Amino acid sequence: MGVKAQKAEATRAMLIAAARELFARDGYGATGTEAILARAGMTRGALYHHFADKQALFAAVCEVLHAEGEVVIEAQADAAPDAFQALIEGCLAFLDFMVRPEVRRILILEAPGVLGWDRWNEMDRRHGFGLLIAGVEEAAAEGSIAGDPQTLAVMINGALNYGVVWAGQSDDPKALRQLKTGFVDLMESLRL
Amino acid sequence: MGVKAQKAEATRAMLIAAARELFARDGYGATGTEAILARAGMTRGALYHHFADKQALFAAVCEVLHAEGEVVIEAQADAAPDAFQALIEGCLAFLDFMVRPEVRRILILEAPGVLGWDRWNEMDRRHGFGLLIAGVEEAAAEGSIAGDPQTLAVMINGALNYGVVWAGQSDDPKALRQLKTGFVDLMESLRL
DNA sequence: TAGGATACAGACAGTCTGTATGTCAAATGA
DNA sequence: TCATTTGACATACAGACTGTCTGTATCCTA
Repeated sequence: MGVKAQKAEATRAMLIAAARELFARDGYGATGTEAILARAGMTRGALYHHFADKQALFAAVCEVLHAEGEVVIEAQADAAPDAFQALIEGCLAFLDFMVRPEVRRILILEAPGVLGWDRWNEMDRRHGFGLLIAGVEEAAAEGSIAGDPQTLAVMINGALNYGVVWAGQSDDPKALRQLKTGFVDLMESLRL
Repeated sequence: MGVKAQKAEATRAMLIAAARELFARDGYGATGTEAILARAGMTRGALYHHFADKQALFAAVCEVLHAEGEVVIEAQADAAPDAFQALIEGCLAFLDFMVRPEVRRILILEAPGVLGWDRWNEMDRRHGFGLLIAGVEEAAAEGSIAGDPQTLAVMINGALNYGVVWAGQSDDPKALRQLKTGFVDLMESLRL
């Protein structure tokens, strides 16, 4: 990669980083592109050269966050002894990652409305939700749980997504711990 | 109520009805106030006389939808013989109500981002989620289920909200039925 | 090294939201 | 009943914001 492409990639990363902070702090609608550009130290030309529109920039931010989450989830799940434990550990890592205000707001609260369900779901399927489906299927193949893996994965994903926002927004500092134990209890009751 | 107040209430309802259709069809961001006003057959003065801003109009639409849902959920739950069955029936009614594209998009996909978590959660708590918490608590008091009712209600709410969007958006027409049976199975596995 | 392509700057136009002012009808009170 | 006030809505306008368009400098390539 030549020096020009490197600089271009750097500005692209700067734009994403600046947008990530402001979207997390003020929300998508209340964040003007001018504020992002000022923070990144460049002008409109750069933004619309690298991204089709403001929504595409938001999508790029989401991709970065998803990729970060995927790493920690896989790491924690892979350390488990069996598929059922891997499923639980992966979900707990998901909660730890998603509970951060920045991630919560962008990926769970804003993304569905900004990107629309189809794009949001497609993106989630390529990352955390995809891991979850695979995890449930493996636990089912192992014989640890029964029922349709797809449906079960959907319900678990919903419970985790909503639960982590609930826990993160709660003023009770031990809400996340309660959610985790509640989730583990729920999974244990599903165990065959 | 005088004739003037009646007319005012009628225009307010017209604005909400027009906004409801357009928000459901095009989304909050892509729906201009001018389009809403044209559909309702009035001008900006009416809108900003009755509502503080566009967000307040959206909130009013959400209140109407929530109120409609609450009615059918309570009706179906009250017909059940015990608290555990009432909880399940209420949730199934919730799914039937929420699966409609209009409700899905406005209340689940857009509302969290538009209103913010606090306002969204506060509203949900006054309607469907409030019923759910009460239902879980009664089932726990009855001795049908164990665990912290609050945490359990949070996870169920998340599973239902996400699940119903999944089912509704799916091209598989029997996705909703799969979700329902999956949910009932899940609840049965929690039964003491 | 000449020519083209890429990355970005800066100005501009269209659109949208919210406000401020004006107007008319209904309510109120003497 | 009539004057006055209040509420409901219309209309024009200002500010802000997004996306586009043209210009320019730098890098790559033949």
